[in-house]
Amino acid sequence: MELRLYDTLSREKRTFVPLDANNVRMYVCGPTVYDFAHIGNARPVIVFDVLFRLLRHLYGEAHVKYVRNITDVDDKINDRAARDFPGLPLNEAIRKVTEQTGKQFHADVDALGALRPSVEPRATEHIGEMREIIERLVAGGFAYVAEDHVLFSPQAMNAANSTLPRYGALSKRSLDEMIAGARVDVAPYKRDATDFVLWKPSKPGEPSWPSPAGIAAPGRPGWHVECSAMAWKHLGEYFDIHGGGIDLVFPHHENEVAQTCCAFHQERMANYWMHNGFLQVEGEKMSKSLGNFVTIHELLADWPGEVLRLNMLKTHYHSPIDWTMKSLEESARTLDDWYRAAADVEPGKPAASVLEPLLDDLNTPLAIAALHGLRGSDVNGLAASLRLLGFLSESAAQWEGRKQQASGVDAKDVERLISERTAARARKDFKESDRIRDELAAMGVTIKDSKDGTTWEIAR
RNA sequence: GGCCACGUGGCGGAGUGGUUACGCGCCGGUCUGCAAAACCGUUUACUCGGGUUCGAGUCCCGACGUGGCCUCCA
Repeated sequence: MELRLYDTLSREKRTFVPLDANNVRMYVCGPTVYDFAHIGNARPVIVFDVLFRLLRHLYGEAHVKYVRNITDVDDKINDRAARDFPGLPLNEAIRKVTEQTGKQFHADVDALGALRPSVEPRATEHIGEMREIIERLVAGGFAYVAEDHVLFSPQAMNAANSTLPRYGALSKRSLDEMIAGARVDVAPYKRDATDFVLWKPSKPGEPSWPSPAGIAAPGRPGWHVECSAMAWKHLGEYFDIHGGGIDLVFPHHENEVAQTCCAFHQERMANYWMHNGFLQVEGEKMSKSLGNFVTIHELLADWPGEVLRLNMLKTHYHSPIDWTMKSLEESARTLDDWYRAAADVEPGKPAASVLEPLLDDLNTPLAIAALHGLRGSDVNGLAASLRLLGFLSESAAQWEGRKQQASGVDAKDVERLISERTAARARKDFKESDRIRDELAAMGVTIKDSKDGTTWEIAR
């Protein structure tokens, strides 16, 4: 069985061959910790968690290294800190914001059934690596100092006439197009409009570190170099898979490639570039101004994390997804059924019918179709396959109990009403038994009569 | 304006040249005092217009629609 992955750089599905099968390496861009993560942020977390699990299944748990960074130095964090903790010194306020938000992020993604990555590096703990990359780039003639900034020059990279990749290869843009399409005013200290920042001076009170490249004033890193540095530290100069949202292809990933390849004289940074598609909410772009900004935290108040997870995986990771209530309800019903059927059975082996679509560029919708097939034929295989995909973390009773708890229904009341109804039915007082059934329905309780008696559950 | 994706039945959503996707819903059946739940069965599609081909949802061209990105940062 071989794994095939779609690679954004070559624009084709290719057989995955690890550089070292004993150490399969994947990097995914993680959150900037300044606010609650929204449901769009959950998509890469879930998609690459499935890939992580699949790689562990194929190569062994000890042989896969997954790195997802936490960006904890950023203007948005500074703004947030100043707003939320106006009485505190900025650096202290920033620490509060990043600690609080990072903690919340972990709570959210744990609930989504995502395994913790092997390493979760923080940008602020890798300033030394960033400085080193910047020094190398300046020494190599790929970057220059201007007004206490360090800027990377894509023009210099493309003029280097070596084995380096062409700047723009990943996002399929030429430098000419970028210049023509630029809508933003170009800072005066840039030599070319396409140059981007590696290091910039900090404003008074902002987080700052000693600057590289002989700059006297303290400064802080640009965003792109953070990921190059963290990937380098934990995965090396060249590794297997780099993932993230499709919005990151340009400029973020294009710039990462440029920095890493020029700093280490590599032809490539990662062998496979994977990007998940965007997410809309109820047919509209998610934005704070439209008022449809949905956080993972809010959704988790109404739905188990696994429902969000299933709902996300119903669509192929590369396609756009429209996040709707209706779809969530459907996902919840499906999981209810799977929990009843498979949560308490002895897991067998993950079914080939599920693995094969996953191996074909993570075709989770087709894998889910196969799960429906197993539901009727092989519940042990269903149980194992669902676990492989990160489901069934609870027992059937816990799953049902969670619904009861959320509904606020007292099981004792329900049991009492059911026995009253059973008595009414026994004396053929159907008017009374139907009244009780209606009363239970109004409480959100569904009655299930069978030859062995009456059971009940919370309706979705 | 430039570059790049996507457009399948009531809904979600696979499928890249010739066979049933699958799930939800609807409808029908079994069961039931009647229902519900459960189980069984049925139904509907490929944005539009050209082209290639014996044959296209699947390849090519164009149009329309939706979305992403366009460099100090999601």
